[in-house]
Amino acid sequence: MRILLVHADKFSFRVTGETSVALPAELEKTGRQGEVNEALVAFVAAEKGDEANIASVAEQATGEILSLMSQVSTNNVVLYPYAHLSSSLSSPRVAVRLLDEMCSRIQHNKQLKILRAPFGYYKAFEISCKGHPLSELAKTITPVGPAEEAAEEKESQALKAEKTLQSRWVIMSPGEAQVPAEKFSFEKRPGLSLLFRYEKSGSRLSEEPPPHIELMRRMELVDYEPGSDQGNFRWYPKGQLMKRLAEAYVSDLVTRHGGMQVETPIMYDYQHPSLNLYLQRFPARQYVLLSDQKEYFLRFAACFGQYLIQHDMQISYHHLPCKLYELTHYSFRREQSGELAGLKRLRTFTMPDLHTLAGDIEQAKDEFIQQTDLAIQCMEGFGLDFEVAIRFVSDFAKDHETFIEKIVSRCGRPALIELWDKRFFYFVAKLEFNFIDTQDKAACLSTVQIDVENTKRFDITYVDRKGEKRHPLLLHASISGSIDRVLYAILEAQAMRIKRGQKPAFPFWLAPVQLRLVPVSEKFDDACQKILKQVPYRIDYDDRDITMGRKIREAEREWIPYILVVGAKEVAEGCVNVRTREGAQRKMVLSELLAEIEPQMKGKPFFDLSVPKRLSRCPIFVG
RNA sequence: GCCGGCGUAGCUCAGUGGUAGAGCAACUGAUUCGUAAUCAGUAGGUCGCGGGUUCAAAUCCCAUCGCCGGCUCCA
Repeated sequence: MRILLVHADKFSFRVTGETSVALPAELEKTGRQGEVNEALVAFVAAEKGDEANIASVAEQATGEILSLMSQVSTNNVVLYPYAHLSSSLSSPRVAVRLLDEMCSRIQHNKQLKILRAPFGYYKAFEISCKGHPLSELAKTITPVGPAEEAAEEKESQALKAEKTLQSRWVIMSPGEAQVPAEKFSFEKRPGLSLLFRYEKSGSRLSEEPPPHIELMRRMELVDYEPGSDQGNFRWYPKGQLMKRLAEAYVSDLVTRHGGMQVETPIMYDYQHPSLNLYLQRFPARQYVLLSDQKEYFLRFAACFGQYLIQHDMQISYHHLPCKLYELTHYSFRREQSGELAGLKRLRTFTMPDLHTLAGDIEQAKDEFIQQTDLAIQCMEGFGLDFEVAIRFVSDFAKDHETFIEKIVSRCGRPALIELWDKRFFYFVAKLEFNFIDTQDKAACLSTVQIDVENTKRFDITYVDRKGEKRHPLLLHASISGSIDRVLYAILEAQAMRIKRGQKPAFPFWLAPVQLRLVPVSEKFDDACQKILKQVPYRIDYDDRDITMGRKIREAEREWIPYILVVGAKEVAEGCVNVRTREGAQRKMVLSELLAEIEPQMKGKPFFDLSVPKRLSRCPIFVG
């Protein structure tokens, strides 16, 4: 903070207009004008860095002011926000808090009179400086001491504690005994080896950007939005369609499993007591909104919203397991800028979030297994391969060995198991499905966890058989992981195919365009129009005046599963010539083709084409 | 957030102090085509944004924003 102190015979100000950071509530504190005779005038500018410890800065600044006031023996003080003292200003939020804090500290001495000028307004002022040796002083104040850093201290201690957490790594294969991870032979699971190394050492090398970034743009799916904050993307029609399909698919799986779908607010009161506690551990990671003097944070998961609902619900043991589900449009995490990576890690993302209340550990384990099955089914639907990691607190693992064996056998592949010597997080068991990308980096998709802490913290209860209130166990599950990240994984998986010289492809049900009609010339327009009407899938029609070679090339570059060529021969024979991703050409009657397609849509959602059917009418979104 | 690299036409990029360029895309015209790029022409630029140095800045300097990589992080 910069502070300029002037001992004046007279001082007056009046508001002349509002700046872009004006807050109406400020005027209520100060009025639009003010005047005082014989006062110490403090011009103050809050600077970047002050927010680290507002209390400390306010205390020091107040100390300077009070001591000078007694030296020049005056009882009047003017607090005047004056941005021009610094070229590195703090946020308005911090500045206002500092001024408030200074004001209330000065007011402790009832003898003193404060004249305050509003923050965020243009003001005119008049001052007559006394001109004696103490009448003009400038100070720079920086935050010291631990007072408000308590929260950050807590965090770093929490992180320190996490680092001292002892882990043991073992591999468990279906139907086999555990093997220490170092001794496991990874030949058949190179992905699992990569996951283990990734988790253990954390060192990774890569020079190239992840390939999904180029793909997401070239395919006109998603793009950066320079007009927003980093890690907030724009979705073009084809990407939005894929996202919507993926969301519908996951939501259908979860609601069919018994998840009751709800919707909760995206922002919460920073001062809400139980939320505030929850936030303490991770104070630096929220988007914070200041609205009319109140602070809100944007949710980083659907947890709170659902906790608050569950807290208010009347639940008996008859209702358990009780499942609330939300597809969070959106969750927000203000990740450090260097941590953001394309669709893999965003600041704003969409995530399915299922919370299950379970009466006892047996019920929790049973649900855990069922939700594991659901996650496997989900990954299969997306065509994604994954590596399994399961993390346990050692004591829990010891008591529930058959449970672990069961999970591993459901996953049907060797799993990396991490065992902690003590419980550090809120959970005792956590299952993860990790996707290994083109750069051998791991990204967590599906997860299921058993939480033993939060129903107490949020006072979520059910009534048991004896009529007594009890805190249930809580399962957190994200069946697919973040939807954005699912798309990242799908694109990365295709980039791997390209690298191996194979043709990339989307799962048929997710392809933004499932079939494309390519007429040999515009003479066949009538025939094409007829076909368009008979195909109940996402089909478009390349009616542009370009050569057939070009049309085929572009359809291939868009990974369209079926290319339907229509020319004189086909019209004569009443069929279409079908070119598939494999490059095969087959003459087929339309009904044959439709019969071949049908099973690929089974159990999958369908939405219509999100762009014009005629390619000649399609605008270009990227390049 | 820290360290490093990058930012020029819608896209991919060339241009290191002296008149802003190419390919693709777009537009116009010709062409009516049989399975991964038909031919010709036209138009398109505050060189990320803001300062500075210089007779002169895309080019040098400072600051800032964004992207990528590494570290960190990933409740």
